[in-house]
Amino acid sequence: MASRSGRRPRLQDVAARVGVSTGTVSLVLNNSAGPSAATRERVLAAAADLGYRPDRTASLLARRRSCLIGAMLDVRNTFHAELVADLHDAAEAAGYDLLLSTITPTRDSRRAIETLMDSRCEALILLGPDAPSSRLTSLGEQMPVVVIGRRLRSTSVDVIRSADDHGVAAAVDHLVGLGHRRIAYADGLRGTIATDRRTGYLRGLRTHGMADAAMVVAGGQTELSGSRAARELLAAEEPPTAVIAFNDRAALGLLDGLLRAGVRVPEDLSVVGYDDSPSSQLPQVDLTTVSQDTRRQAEEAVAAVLERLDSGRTERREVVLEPRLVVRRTTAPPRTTAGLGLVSEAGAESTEP
Amino acid sequence: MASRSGRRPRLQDVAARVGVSTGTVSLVLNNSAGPSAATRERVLAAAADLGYRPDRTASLLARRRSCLIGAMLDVRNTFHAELVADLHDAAEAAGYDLLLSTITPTRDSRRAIETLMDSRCEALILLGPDAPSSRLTSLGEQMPVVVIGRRLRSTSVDVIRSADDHGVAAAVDHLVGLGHRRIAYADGLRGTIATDRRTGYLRGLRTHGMADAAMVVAGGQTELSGSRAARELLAAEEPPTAVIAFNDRAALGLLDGLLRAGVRVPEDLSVVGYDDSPSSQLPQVDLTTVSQDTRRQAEEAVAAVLERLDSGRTERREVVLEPRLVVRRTTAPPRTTAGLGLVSEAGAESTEP
DNA sequence: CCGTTCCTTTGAAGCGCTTTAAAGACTGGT
DNA sequence: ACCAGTCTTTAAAGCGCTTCAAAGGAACGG
Repeated sequence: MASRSGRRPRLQDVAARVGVSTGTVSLVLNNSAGPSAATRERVLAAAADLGYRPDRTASLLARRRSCLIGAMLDVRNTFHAELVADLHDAAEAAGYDLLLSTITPTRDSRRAIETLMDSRCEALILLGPDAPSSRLTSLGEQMPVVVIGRRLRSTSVDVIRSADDHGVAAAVDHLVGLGHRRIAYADGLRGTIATDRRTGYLRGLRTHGMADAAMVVAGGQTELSGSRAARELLAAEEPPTAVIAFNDRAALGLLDGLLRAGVRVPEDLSVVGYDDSPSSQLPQVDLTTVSQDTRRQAEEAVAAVLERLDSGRTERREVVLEPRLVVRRTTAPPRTTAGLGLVSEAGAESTEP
Repeated sequence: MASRSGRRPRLQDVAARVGVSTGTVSLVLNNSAGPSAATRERVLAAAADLGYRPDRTASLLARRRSCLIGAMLDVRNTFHAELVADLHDAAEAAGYDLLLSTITPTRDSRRAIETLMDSRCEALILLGPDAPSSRLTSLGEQMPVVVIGRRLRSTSVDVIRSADDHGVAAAVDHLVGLGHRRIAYADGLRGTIATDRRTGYLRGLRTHGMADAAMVVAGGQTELSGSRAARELLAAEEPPTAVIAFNDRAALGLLDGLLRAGVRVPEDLSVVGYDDSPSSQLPQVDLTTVSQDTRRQAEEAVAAVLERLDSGRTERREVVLEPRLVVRRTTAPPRTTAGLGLVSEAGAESTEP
């Protein structure tokens, strides 16, 4: 029970109390070879007694290494939140600590990264950084850098991402398998991720010889964009029987918009999201979506860092994880009679790939 | 343009390049009085040239102060995310940096706080900490601690929170004003916050002489709990004409459940949430809710810290902000004829506990 | 030309901890 | 009793930066 409410105890204090040198105490506390069992015990007791906690700042400085991995995220992004939790676990299991730095509307990635570097992080894990690839590359030349979730052409930065195109293509397969022939896609606007997913959609259709049926509506990455897309879909001359949204948030907005317009899901229209976010798992939402397996991504990211740091890997590495379609209750075969119930007819039944 | 891809440049390096001592460089870089304009310029140029960045670890150690404020949050809580963004702004404006530490399912608040302390934070801002008040109090005796969002009896910890009871009471006032007489409340289970809001509900009713009409249904803090509550409400013998949910997430679940059951909001039933979260602001949701003003809370929290740190305040302080009702489109006068209009049928689906 | 003042700049002492060469303390063999 | 060989413990040199007393110079009045 510490209590000497003055300053916090220092190495010096516990050394004095035991009657040994600070060096000995340090060795004991770090579990290094040397000190005898007896000394160990006394030191440990004294440290506990004083409530001693090493000053990380000082030990980082003295130690060659900081054992700190910096993670840049957008704290308002729920997907990042999930990932960070997993990163923590993975990093800790490897004996590293995670230092967080978020971007905010008034704090860009440059600033967030600087904070991390100034704190002596040995490596950086960047979640969906918006920085230009050239900057990331030069960063990667200074220290190990892993980018999660974004495709990136770079000679120095490791990338962990999932095959977004495959994910969407899988969704297309699933829908086609159910009998859908008019499948729309609510786009995610700019960004490499959006490009990949759109590509997956188009490629998926092509696989089934349905390239002509492509129907891409403007979208975005938030609920709002989803509800806008809903309006556009409902207004279409020949509405689709299924729609794939850029991500779950957009899908949620889409669902909301449809529901309010009296369209039933999945009876009238099937909806697929992307991310398998917590809200897509709600029983009332129960959205068919594509899971990115954050846990695995986090582990791969930490592994990539460790390989560079501890095993001296230097060549670049890219891990592309295969996303997994999670079928829930927002997808079903199209109604044989009509699309939205207000369309002539659908390309109905059968034809499995 | 640094490039000497060896180690990062140190104070020593820029000093050598300019031909002055490290002391001088340090003074210049910290904008301290002393160095002449000419020297300043040369040092600055050299530093920029070398791409020098001070090693924060070292300077924290050397400096008396760290100018670091630690913030503990739950990274998966969107409300916290909002707050953190604002805290960043407020802290930076005051010349402090914010160090983040999150709790996760496998990382409790004790651990999160230790990380912060080990990093020499001068003060702690804890977002809705679950730690027992006694532990927080003893923490508060060691260093300035501000708790945001949670009521707390403590002799040492500052508290910034909003008057949750008033918030809910205001919602009741609003509904009563619209003509509602049967107003339900979907509870938030355990916790001081939940207690406060429930109290506000009951007190609000009492104010209008409607204490007898209290109708509290089991709830929770997530969408899922909201949808459960929806079921319970629909099954009630005499369904309410309005319902207030513990928070926006629960309200969203509630809305979803109601919508799916064919209940129209606000025509058949008015719904009020709490938090004014981003999703409540979506045009398609447009939820009447209670705003907590995160920006203001963040500013007050940082101000409280500064007062202790820089102005030597020692007596405890509690700031209770008045929440603000944000009326949107999920509330309207009750239909004069009946409650849910389809009670008979809805009630058919058994009564779930 | 010298003593003062006022500016600048520097040297050196830390900040609290790690690390390693070397000193001490023992053990046992001869 | 002496020396090699083992264990323990310590002293001291940093880690990179801040800080401040004190030194060095320039400027100026007498």
